[in-house]
Amino acid sequence: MRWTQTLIPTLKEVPVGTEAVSHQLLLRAGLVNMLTSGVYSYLPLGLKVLRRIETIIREEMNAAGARELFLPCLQPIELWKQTGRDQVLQEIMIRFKDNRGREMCLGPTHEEVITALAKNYVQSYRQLPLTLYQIQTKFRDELRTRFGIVRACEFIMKDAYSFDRDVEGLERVYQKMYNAYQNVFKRCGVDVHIIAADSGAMGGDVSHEFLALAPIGEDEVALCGGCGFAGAGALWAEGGGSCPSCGKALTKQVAIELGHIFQLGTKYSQAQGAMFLDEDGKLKPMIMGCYGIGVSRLIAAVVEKNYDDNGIVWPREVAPYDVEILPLTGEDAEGRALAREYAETLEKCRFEVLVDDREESPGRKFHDADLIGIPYRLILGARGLKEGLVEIKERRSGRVLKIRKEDIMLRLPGILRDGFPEKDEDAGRC
RNA sequence: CGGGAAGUAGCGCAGCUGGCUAGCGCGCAACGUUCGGGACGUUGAGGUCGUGGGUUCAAAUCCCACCUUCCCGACCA
Repeated sequence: MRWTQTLIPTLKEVPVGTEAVSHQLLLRAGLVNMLTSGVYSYLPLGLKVLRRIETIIREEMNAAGARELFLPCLQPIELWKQTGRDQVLQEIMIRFKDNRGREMCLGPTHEEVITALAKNYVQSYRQLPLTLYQIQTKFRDELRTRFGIVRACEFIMKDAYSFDRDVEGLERVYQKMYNAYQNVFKRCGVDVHIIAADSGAMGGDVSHEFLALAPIGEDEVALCGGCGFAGAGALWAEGGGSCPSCGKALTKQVAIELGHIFQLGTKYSQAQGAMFLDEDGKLKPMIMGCYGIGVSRLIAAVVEKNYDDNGIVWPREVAPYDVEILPLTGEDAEGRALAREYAETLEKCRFEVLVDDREESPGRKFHDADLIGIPYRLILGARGLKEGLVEIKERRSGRVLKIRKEDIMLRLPGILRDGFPEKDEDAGRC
């Protein structure tokens, strides 16, 4: 992709009214744009990151045995009255009457919808266990939005729902999801702490939160430096600041909630009559679990965990592009032609390539490249080309490798796949 | 929803004790010179001064109401 054919509106200055580093960088690197408080557009670069995170989530969900579907945002209030959550979630629910006079809402979550679906289609224990998920927009009328896309009124969530015939089955799938979540966050370059948590308005008995330590966090977590124990912030007060597991001192830190999984039990299936006929001929309510990841919030968390003074430093798996090519010379010079040639070849090898084909000074191209944080940068400057050399620079470490221009296609694919070589002789072929 | 602050060009701001044609920096367009860490010159485009009402010969400027945004708090699967 050529820079001049997409929209990457980088900003030199820090936008006013922003305090979170991730919020500032997402705006400055041109990934998102605020339409109104708590409502954001994803610009091309932001959408690319979003898609890559979604891909990771889909891979892990599919591997855990979940199947993807897509539920509606637009939901009748009638459905919510069955569980009483039209009252419980009243404050955050965006509701209205449509032109036919039906009372509707924009879904803040999807337990009711999925349970209604299961009720319709699952009659027998032979159809269980079943786990379904979607990646979709949620609407919550937050009284106070904060930190850009971290706490927005419209945001993207991955929500999964499991249906089992017994508690043992629920526990099995719960553990699978637990593991899948660890994989997702690890692949996204975010360290998480997992704590047993309150189920809140979701209901159910067992639940775990996946928290990333970050200064913009809205949750408190008590951490043990000794045994690695992590607990809810309330533990701090209850336990007098010492670890319930090993007794050592706890430290209290703020964290951002990225995922939350729940063993719901039969709360929804009872209320909505989602029953199945078991092997023993008895009609039983399905045993449910639900599993959420704040996908848009995860983008902010990735940035919050991966930046330096000059901008974002994307982990390889979620970066919007694999490599950015910077021709520094004028329109007709060799660098331009080489950039096009390299880009074409790399794209044939299924790499995502961004070419900064703008007519800007080298300084500005370097600054913007740092800001948007593509993991690798191919610099085609007159200085190097004179000697037949191009440079590969790693964003995270700042290391530079000078390579003969005719060897680029021999070396670069391997680097993009496996990272910078420790020694110079490592090579890869596309 | 309580408390505080702010709305003037795409972004950041000045002007505000009423008074000339509403300005500056960045960005944007054209031309020229530049070209390895946010280059420079010349010319130019871009504005319902948040909205509505009021006071006045005259309102970006004073008064009232409303809207929007941000911060603190309460709330938050």
